Amino acid sequence: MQPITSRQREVLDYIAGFVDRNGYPPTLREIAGHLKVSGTLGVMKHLDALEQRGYLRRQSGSSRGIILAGRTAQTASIPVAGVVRAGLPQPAIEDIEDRLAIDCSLVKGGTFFLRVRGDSMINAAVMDGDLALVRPQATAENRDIVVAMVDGEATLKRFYRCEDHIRLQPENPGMEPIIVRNGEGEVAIVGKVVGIYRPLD
Amino acid sequence: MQPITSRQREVLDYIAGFVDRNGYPPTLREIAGHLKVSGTLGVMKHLDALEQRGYLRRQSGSSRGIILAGRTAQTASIPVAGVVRAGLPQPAIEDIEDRLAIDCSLVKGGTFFLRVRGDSMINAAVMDGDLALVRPQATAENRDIVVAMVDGEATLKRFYRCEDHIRLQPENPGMEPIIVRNGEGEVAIVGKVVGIYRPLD
DNA sequence: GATATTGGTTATCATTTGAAAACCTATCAT
DNA sequence: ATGATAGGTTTTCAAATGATAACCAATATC
Repeated sequence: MQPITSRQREVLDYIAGFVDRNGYPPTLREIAGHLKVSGTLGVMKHLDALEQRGYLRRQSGSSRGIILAGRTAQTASIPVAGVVRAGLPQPAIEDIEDRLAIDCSLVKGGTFFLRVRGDSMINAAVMDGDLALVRPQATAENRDIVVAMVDGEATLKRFYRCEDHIRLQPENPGMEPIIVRNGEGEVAIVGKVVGIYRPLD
Repeated sequence: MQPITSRQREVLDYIAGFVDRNGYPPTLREIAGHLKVSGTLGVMKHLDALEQRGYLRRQSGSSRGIILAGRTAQTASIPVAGVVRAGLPQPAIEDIEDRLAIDCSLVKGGTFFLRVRGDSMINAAVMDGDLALVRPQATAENRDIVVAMVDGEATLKRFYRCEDHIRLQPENPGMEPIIVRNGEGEVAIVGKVVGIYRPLD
């Protein structure tokens, strides 16, 4: 990130704190009040400078339209999906059961929770009923745990790409892998599993 | 939480999504636009209803002054502890590795994360390196997974209280339970495990 | 010395926005 | 039938808010 002046840092820190305390960003005048300056032009200039250097984005014309870079919100509210339908380019999520807030360091893009059904990943310590944190993406690396669409249903499998086929391997000795040879059939990767959460209470 | 109508649910979901996308809440008119209604009074009534039922708070007179319950306030920043020391009445936590934000529906009191070491709970699908969400309490119910102090170290075990002894059962066939007869020795329960989180990225 | 850059003042203006009044229309339980 | 409740329209108003103009001053930088 490009360097900023101490005054600009002051503005940035105030905005970040304000968002934490209130859940929404301050107005120009609220910032001005904190800086103990009158008028909004000085504030505008600071915001312009911070925007140019990539520290925030502004929604012009909109009150409180300040978006801090790297923290759409410090915590994101993640939908918990019961069913995932593979629509392209973005998978549509149906049956949103609930929402959970989670740390943004774990979240990018349209991440969502998917409730795991079945025991196909039991050897990876993923149980029926767990919540899989899924980051949508159409491709995967070997050994990634992915959500893939098979027969219109979303399943969790470990992903392997070989020379002439793709293998979706369950982590359950009693279950057979799904093998799709190149050119035969299609594997729709919905996303990669980046976390597992299991409420026990 | 008190029940709300489907229309009110629609408003609440829209606000939650808006905050996620933009980092700040919508105005009354933005909500009205989404509901495809003209005028702001209908929206005001929904917000009033939602506020009365505790789903949000409003900052009157302030634009975008909507604070969702379960966000700013109800998202807690939880310490991730590397080591737990059994001090009474509250266990002290040393070596705070990090902090994670998590939904408050899962959090009460001084809840904290503890990094799991070892495979003692492998059959309960808890792996080495997982983060156990621990709610501090000195007692437990049968079959609860608890954090207990044994030889000055915190371990995860399943808790059983029988007539004349307490048994701390590992969920690992290769490990022996710890049995403490009434009057002989002491079992210090640090807390109950109310969730498991495993980052995979 | 010329000239950016940063940070500021005061004042003004057009919009955006929250709030409210007056009134309408279903639905549902008493 | 008769309210209560949820949900809505149109209109209006005052306050909050972003934007901009005209201008000032200190501090670098070339």
